[in-house]
Amino acid sequence: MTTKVKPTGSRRARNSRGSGDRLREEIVAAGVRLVDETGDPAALTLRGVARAARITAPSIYKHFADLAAVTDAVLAASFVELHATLVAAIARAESEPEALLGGCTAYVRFAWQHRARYCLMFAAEGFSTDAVASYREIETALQRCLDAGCSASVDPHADTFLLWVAMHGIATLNRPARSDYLRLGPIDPPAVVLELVRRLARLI
Amino acid sequence: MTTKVKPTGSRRARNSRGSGDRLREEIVAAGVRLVDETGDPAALTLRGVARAARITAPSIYKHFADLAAVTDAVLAASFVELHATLVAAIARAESEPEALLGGCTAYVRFAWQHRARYCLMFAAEGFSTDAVASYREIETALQRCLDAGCSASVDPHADTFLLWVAMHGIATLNRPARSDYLRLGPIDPPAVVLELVRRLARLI
DNA sequence: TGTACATCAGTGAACGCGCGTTCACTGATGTAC
DNA sequence: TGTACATCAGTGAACGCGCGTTCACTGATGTAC
Repeated sequence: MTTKVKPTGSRRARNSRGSGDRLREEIVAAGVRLVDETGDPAALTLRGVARAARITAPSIYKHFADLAAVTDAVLAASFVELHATLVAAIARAESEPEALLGGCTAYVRFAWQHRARYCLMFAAEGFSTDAVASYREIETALQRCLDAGCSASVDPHADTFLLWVAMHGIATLNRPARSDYLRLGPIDPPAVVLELVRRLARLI
Repeated sequence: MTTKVKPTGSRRARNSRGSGDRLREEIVAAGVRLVDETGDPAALTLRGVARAARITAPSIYKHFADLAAVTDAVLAASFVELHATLVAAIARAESEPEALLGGCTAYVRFAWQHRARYCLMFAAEGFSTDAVASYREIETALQRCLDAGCSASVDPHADTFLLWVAMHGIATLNRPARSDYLRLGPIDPPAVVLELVRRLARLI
């Protein structure tokens, strides 16, 4: 990130009349990109987003009330993205346990690939309403394992919570490269997820 | 936090000659207090710490090279505190499983009581060297359960990691008050920790 | 025991920066005639 | 088909703020004589 404050000359093409929503979407996308690329949740500033969208800062006020509104929109989009990833992974699976496992793996992969954004998503209000949809997917997947006779869970509600908590733990685990301190080999996320799902969902 | 920028009149008593380390410790303590009280990791600014220590900002430079050095000192002190809490809880226990459980509970309680500080501790470099000592305590406690015949673990190294990851998940879980969205009762941390320890340490 | 003085813990003013937000504006775009 | 004009997407300059850091300084404290 060079500190090229004004991208004069290389300005984006102006939107035509009536298509006012386009810039709105571009601003959200720029915010997402900004957090992903810098890897720093604190990089999500109004001026930073404006730069990333190749726009001046005041332009944003035509589309959002203030910085908080931009942040909310970025987080909402991120929750939608996470949920879509999860649903797609579950849909790809060919058995109930595979669906649960695939969903959990996809969840953790999303968090690791967009670490800063994931942190931002769960930093503010913790378990927001937007996160619940994804939580439900996992709950349903576990319930289906149970129905299919692949799980020995006696309390799927509680077990979903345990499982989600554990996945949130891997998700927020930073710099796994340092794991050599722990005298473990390099951490293999899929293997860890597999083992957690097995034990916490009581897979058979 | 009122924005009383200059606490004129109510200035702290000046340290006597030779006792230069005293202010150093006061600065670190002020940093710890500041993060705990605001609940915001971003509140740990040089000027903020100076205000909390009832000192002017430049005074800090007599004791620390820069803000990063202050932050490092605050984190180091926090890791020492976490470790002491953990060790004390383990020492209080009367059996091996109780020691493991007590240690894990103490860990999570520390994180919940000092949420912002815990986030700061594990945000920067993830699993820092300072965290390893605490990790080792848990590993030893699990190994002792195994030696005492209270655990069926076949890979205590790996199981310690799973357990730690899950605890880190509860630790970084914010605003559990919102858990009603999940159709769970209010989250009872000790109960959750108990269940995680049971399953991940394979307690008998 | 009394005074002069060096030491050094901490101060106060100032700097340049990026931030969020405001305001009056500009100028391409689509429409009315 | 050609021109005048209202619309409105986006600009540029400015504001006050808190930040990290610098620098020359002040004045209580302990020591030397």
